[in-house]
Amino acid sequence: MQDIADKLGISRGTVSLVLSGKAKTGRISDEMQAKVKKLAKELNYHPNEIARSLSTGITKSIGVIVTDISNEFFGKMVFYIQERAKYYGYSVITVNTNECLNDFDEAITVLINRQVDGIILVPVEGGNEIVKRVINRKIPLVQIDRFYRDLNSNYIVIDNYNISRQAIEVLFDEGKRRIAVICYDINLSALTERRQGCIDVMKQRGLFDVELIKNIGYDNQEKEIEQAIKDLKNSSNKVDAIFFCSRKVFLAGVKYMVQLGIKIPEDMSVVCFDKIDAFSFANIPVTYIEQPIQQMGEKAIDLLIEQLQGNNQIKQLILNSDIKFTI
Amino acid sequence: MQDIADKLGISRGTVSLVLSGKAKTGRISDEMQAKVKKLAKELNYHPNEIARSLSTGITKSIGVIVTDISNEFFGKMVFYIQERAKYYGYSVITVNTNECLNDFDEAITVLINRQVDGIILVPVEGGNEIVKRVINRKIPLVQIDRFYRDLNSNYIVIDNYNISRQAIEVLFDEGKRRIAVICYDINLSALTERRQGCIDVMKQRGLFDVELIKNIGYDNQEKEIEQAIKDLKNSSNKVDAIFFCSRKVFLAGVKYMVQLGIKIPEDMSVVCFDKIDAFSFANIPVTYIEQPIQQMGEKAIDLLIEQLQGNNQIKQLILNSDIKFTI
DNA sequence: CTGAAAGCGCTTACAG
DNA sequence: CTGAAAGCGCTTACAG
Repeated sequence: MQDIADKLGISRGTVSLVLSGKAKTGRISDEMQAKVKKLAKELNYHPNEIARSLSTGITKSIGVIVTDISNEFFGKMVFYIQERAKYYGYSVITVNTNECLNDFDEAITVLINRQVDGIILVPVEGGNEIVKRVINRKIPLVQIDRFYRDLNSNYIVIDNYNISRQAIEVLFDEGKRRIAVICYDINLSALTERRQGCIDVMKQRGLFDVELIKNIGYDNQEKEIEQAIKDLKNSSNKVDAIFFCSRKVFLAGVKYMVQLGIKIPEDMSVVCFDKIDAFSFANIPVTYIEQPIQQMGEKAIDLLIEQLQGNNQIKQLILNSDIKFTI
Repeated sequence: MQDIADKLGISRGTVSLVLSGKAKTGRISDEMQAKVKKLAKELNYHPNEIARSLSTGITKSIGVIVTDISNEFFGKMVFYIQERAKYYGYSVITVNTNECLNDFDEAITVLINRQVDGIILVPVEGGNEIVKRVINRKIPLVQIDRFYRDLNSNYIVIDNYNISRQAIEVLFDEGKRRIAVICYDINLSALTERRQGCIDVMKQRGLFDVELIKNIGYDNQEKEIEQAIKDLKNSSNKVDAIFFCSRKVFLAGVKYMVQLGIKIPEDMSVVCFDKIDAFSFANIPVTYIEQPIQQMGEKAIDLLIEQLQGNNQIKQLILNSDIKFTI
């Protein structure tokens, strides 16, 4: 910039005004503008956004914290977030937590230190106080997929409780009576609601049996899911359906069902919370819940942008999901 | 920082030395260090990394440009990149190109302007000159999954040509003679090699028929893949296998095969370039190529870190992939 | 219409 | 062992 100013015999301020598109405000002459732009291109000038950020206090970047971007559910969510962020001129810094509180804490710290303009995050169990640091600093925030009940902040989630109830009702209508639920042992909205939705219907129908509820730890999920499937297979009272609380749990669970020779749907029916691309050719009947992932991602950015523009009204959105069938 | 300095009656420089862990260099007394750290915690001090970056010229961030993070192949790749980057203290800014040159150009510009310390990118066709901007600025760079032949720069890819040949050989050994190839029409390493590997084997075996090679445009892939499947089904000379060049092409292709009533493997066998989780329960026989995604992602960061540490030797790695079978 | 100057929050030689 | 000062590359009132 100094270079351009020197060669043109003008001041850095003038160059800045032209290059940052504030030429009218600065009332710079058209010819000067043209000269500056031409030389900038010639010199292959790239504005240093870091310097600009320090000066303006705006980084035009947002942080996104998800459980695991290699999980296609989050992959899609982040994709839509990124594309919409790009549209608004924002860059996205993504961090994975793997459901680990320590990673979550570090992610928040990194994002605060990097002065992101806003944060979209998938809560991790026990992270309430950590997120308060964000709120206290008045950094715009949107919780996505889950939310902390004790935090009066923005979120965008789906109708976990009701759709889970509906899924169980479907199984009931199909004649299933011993319905198992395999769900993470995470005590956070979304997961608790999915679990509770199932349990409540079963209780109302007089089908509830605590042995049918399998809680899985995230860190050792493969092994625990395998064990859960074995237990269900060996249940003295035949189990005739399994509700899986997420795509990862479903993928592992069905893998072990196949390995253990459990036939779908002859031996047991299955419900998957989330749609999997391969359903289109996997030759098994699955009742699945299709979430409005694109809408969630895009809306999350929209909520953030609103806040960035000074709208401090808290918004808590609950989107509808759908029950679908593969075959 | 000024605040801390004032309250303690010392200078900002001293505070900076303590907080950035350079206390020994500055030979600050232990008690002073303790005081500073204590107060920083009390005041909930978060260092402004933007200011630090401007001062040091290091942002501790890297840019990652992929085709589409919602594609599980790239999702996994980015996951391993992010986790390893985190380990080294780097943040990751991810951008999708959707194979669009304009998006690629913008992504590079954004990353340069944000002063990222290095870039890992999946090339887009025709982006050679764009990437030269990165090289000219001496920004450490690693190409991943594909690379530009005319750019003497770092890359990490797999043995696309040979593994594709092997896959076709497998089909040949199974007695397949009319083998179709559905591949993107992208003229870049990886894709061209996969296509050529197939073609070369077919030519050597005297099986080649240009009608069997279907080139698909990325932007309208669903429709074009559907049409390709239809054409292959209606081929006067029965087609008995299809090689799909990527997971997305496979997913779409097999979906339409099912829709059109093509039985796998009775009517046609299939090869998928990439492993899909659902293979573990999808009840169809698939020959697939398993790529060392984790190794690619982690190695990419390692190559970048090496360059960041001043090692300017160009490294071009070709990793081995494997042929596997679902059933 | 344009220039000079202060400031963003850090780091880092340099002087003491 | 510590302080004062310059500098990173921008932006933006302010003065003319």
